[in-house]
Amino acid sequence: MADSTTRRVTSADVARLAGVSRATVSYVLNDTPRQTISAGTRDRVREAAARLGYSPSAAARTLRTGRSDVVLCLLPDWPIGTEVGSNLGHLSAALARHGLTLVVHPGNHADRPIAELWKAITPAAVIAYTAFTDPEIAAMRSAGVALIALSRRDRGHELAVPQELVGRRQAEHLAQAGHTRLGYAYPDDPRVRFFAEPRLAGVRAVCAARRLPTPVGLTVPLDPAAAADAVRRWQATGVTGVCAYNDEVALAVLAGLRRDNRSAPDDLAVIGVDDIPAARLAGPPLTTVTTDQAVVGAHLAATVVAAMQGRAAPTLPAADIVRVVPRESA
Amino acid sequence: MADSTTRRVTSADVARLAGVSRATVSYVLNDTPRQTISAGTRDRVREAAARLGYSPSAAARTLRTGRSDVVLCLLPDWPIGTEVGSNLGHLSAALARHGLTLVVHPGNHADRPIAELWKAITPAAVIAYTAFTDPEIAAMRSAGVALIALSRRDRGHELAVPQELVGRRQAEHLAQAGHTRLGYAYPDDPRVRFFAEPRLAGVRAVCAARRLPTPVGLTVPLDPAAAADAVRRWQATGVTGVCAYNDEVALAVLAGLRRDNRSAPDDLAVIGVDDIPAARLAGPPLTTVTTDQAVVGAHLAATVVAAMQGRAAPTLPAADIVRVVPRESA
DNA sequence: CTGTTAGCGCTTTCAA
DNA sequence: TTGAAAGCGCTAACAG
Repeated sequence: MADSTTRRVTSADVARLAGVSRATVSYVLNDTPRQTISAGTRDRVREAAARLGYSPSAAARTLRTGRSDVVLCLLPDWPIGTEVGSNLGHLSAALARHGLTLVVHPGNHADRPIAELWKAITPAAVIAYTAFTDPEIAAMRSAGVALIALSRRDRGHELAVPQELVGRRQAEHLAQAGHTRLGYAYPDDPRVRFFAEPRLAGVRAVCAARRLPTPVGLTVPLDPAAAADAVRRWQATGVTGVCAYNDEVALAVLAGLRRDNRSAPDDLAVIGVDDIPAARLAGPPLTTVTTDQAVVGAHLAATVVAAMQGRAAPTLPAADIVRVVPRESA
Repeated sequence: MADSTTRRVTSADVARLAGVSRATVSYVLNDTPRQTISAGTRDRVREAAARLGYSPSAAARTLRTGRSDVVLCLLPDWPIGTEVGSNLGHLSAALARHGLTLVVHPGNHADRPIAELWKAITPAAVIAYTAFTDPEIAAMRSAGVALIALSRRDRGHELAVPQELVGRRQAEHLAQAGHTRLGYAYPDDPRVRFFAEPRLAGVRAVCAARRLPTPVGLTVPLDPAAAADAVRRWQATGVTGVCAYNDEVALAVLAGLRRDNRSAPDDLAVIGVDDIPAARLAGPPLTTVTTDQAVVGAHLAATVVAAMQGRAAPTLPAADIVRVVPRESA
């Protein structure tokens, strides 16, 4: 049982093999601006690094520069679905293109104080769904951490714009199909309310613009019987088309309809959000609104980079990226 | 526009305020074994740390000890669903209880070579769905990184056991309901095959034990028309009950049935896996198998800790944590 | 154009 | 029981 622990390959090893100093290795591998290196040296260093399988120590670099290349993403404490998952994948890819590493932390703020986390990691930026307190925001700012807040409360609310657009698309689709009295199906979970609000605002805006009555909002639990109640209340009010917070809520409405031997779109048109896999498998197949996650991910990455450099966030070409997937329920 | 950048609070600051040396601060805050510290000193240090809002720099500690407290989780490149999401939440909480930080990295191995990632992070452990090459495994081992492989290929396959049990539960439920010819609904995505195999193996095992014919496996795309084809093939073979790879595939089978004006469980019984939110909203509500993610998360965390200490993995009380959620489809 | 050098903040022998 | 000091691997002034 020999101790098979290998010593780490350091920049000193690379320097030795290439016959240069550690500083030179650093310059070459980081393409340090305003440092010109002869082509020959550059190649020797690169080759030596490759031969040794050298990867710089993130810890040492972070310690030295005072800033890591990590972008810390704090997830909300509500259940995340497929769409957030694919979102993160795209975001990670987009950030990697900027030399940044995405680190996702599920939001169990109870287990580990949030301040401890970012002080330990010294991330280049923090993307957060949760709202921060003012002292926390100040502390992060003064530590040079760029903060991208996805909730409405904080400055920024970069995600708010597309969210409203999502609601608009739903309402427009229904209105164009001739529906005049619209309903809005709220999620049962209070934690996602702040996500639902901007979407509903979009629906309201469309109704106002078209001089239609204000949409009738109803909370729809993810349960067929409860959903059936909501459906009856809508029908009693003359509502003929419902925008649901997301596909799951929409599925609940569909289940509520089926329970009373009714069905979409004849008895009540339903449109969801997200286009989850179950949407096209529903009875009837669910019409929904989908967002191009790759574009959103790239935009979020650009926002992070801009924030790191103190520049203003780029504008998202919002109109193109959210579109209706027409199926049979509306 | 003053420069509001605040200097970081270091252990030296704490030492100064407490009137002790940096070494003492380190001893106190880490509860260093076989170092006894007087109660008075201990309190003074603790209070000073709290007053200054001190959090140790992870970078410095990692650089010094050669190992970070990060557990790196490499996600597979196939779309992750709700169940993986909640799984990660629980895992993160469980690891936090051991003083470890979960870092999830979406699996875009193209964007950033995997070796670069772990060499940069120097994680205490790596949890991976993807299979590694032998040289990679050797490199990690010799760097002292504990590897927990979730795929069957590598040693360990800690997740494989419950997976087979999931299939068993499905088959048992169907068999107890009197079904003798079983079908298995494969996912269309080849990337999740290695996850499907152990589940099917569980179904096979039950059939063999009960002297039932081998289950008829069919690939079911997430599309109603294609699923209807599969349903007709099963019915032609005399299959009366189907175990689906997961709830989405099960939903597809249900959609296929509906398309031919047939329905579960009379024409074909269907049982899924995961209990996604859409399951109880399906038509009819989907019978499925669910796993207690909190227990699995805690077990995985225990496995990580054991691996870090070179101990054997604890055994999972598997039987209790996976159970059938009976609804109407089977 | 390249090398020398001084730390970043922490842990951990060793000495007092 | 506490303190002094070395050094983890890296970057960035500054010298040459």
